[in-house]
This record gives sequence, C-alpha cells and structure tokens, in this order.
Amino acid sequence: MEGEHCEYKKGLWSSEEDRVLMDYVKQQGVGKWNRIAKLTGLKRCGKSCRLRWINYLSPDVKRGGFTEEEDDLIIRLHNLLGNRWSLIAGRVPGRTDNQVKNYWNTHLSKKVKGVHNYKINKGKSTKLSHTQPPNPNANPNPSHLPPRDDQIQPNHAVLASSECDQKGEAQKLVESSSGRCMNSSSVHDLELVIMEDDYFLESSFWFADIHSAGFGLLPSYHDYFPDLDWAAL
DNA sequence: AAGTTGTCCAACCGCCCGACC
DNA sequence: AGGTCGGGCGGTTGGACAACT
Repeated sequence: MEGEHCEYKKGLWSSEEDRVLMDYVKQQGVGKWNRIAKLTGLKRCGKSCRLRWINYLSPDVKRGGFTEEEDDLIIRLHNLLGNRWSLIAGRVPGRTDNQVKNYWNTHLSKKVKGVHNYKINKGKSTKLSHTQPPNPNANPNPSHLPPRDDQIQPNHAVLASSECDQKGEAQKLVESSSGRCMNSSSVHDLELVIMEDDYFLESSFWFADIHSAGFGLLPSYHDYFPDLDWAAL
C-alpha cells in the first residue's frame, strides 16, 4: 500500500475536489473511502478523503470561532482526559478532534498556562483553594466552594448529561471503582443517586467521588477565577 | 515596498486496532 | 495463524496569511 502514495495528490483541497467528494458521499454515503479514487477519478487516497469529509465537508462540522462555553468545556475535559482528542471532541457538539487539538495547541494551552501561573502567584494568599472534599449535603451553588482541580481523581466518574455512550463511559468508571455506586445496577440508578443528593443537574458535567460518595459540579474556569483578566492571557 | 518572523490550522504521517478471509 | 483492508487516533508538518521590521 505504501507504494500507492506517490500516485495521489497531497496538500490543500480545491473546490472541485470538494465537489467530487461531496457528490460521492451523497450517492454512496460515508465509508469505503478507498473506492473513491477508482469510482470518481479523484486523485486522493482514502485516508485523505475520509479526513477531508470528517474535518471539513460534513454538515455536522461547526465552523467559526470557539465560544467561551466551549473553551471551558474543553479545558475541563482536557484536565480529566488528557490529550484524548477524539473523546474530548465527542463531548463538544459540532467540533472535530482535529479542531479541538489545533485550538488547544494554539490557544487554550496558553490560557491554561496563564491560569496555572496565576494560581502560583496568587494561590497562597487567597482562598482560591480549599482542602475539604465535596460535601454531598452541601448547597450545589457553583460559586460555592467549587472542587479544586487536584480533587478530580481517577476514582471520580464524570457524568455527561444525557447521551448514552457518555453515560456508558461514566458507568464503566464507576464500576471500576469501589464504593456506594457499585450498588447501582444502571446508570439510571446512578443518576437517581445524584438527584437524591439534592444536586440540581444544571451543568453538563458532574464528578462523583466514589470513596466519599460526594458529588459536585465541575466549575467553570470563569467562575473559578472571577477576577482574572482572561483577555490578557 | 520588500523581506522576515510569527501564527494558525488543514492535512499528512505513522501507528494501531478490529473485522474479515 | 497470518495477511489485507478499512478506519481511528495523536503527533507533527508545511503552506497561507498577518504582523512586524
């Protein structure tokens, strides 16, 4: 297969190539990317076609700049998942892993570095950090004692609001840990546990501390550092 | 105005995995 | 069991453009 590479075109796609690919997908659907060159005469390898569709031509792809909410979401997800871009992108509607990865590398990594420096410079003399684990009976107000970054541990399950696959992943996390939630037979039960803890599911992401059976809201970075000059980062 | 440097992001690359034969 | 194929992933590159000198 390696030898095939040289017969294919590389580099930026022309509008004509885009049109050919769009027509193919309209007629044949997505998949079987390696057939495109034979069927359409397009001088692009299957991989290149797939990437072009997924990252650019698909109607599911959201164009334009990232919103503040998306920034927060990506930062929090990256904090939890690391450079697992496809997983992160799966939780940011309309964004691809490539978009998220690029955006992180060019914008958010600097932003987070700015937050980190800000914490170091200011943390000791302020009440930005606190040491108690989240109290399951506490008021869920996001501005009230949000959990610190370092309180989000591997034994914290992250529950997304409604999508089944995300629930499934959260359930796996919970099931791989020990504690009260092991008694839950389904994600639905798990959700009930959360609701019984009197936390109102307002934001998309929650963490569940399996060992202390505490649940809490992952705070927006903007809520967390209200006096930080974000524009200057 | 022209050359240089920096930034952004689309696209490529190598590796991996699972399905199928 | 081993080869092939289709597809997915994360890291990296390189071209286009903007900003700067």
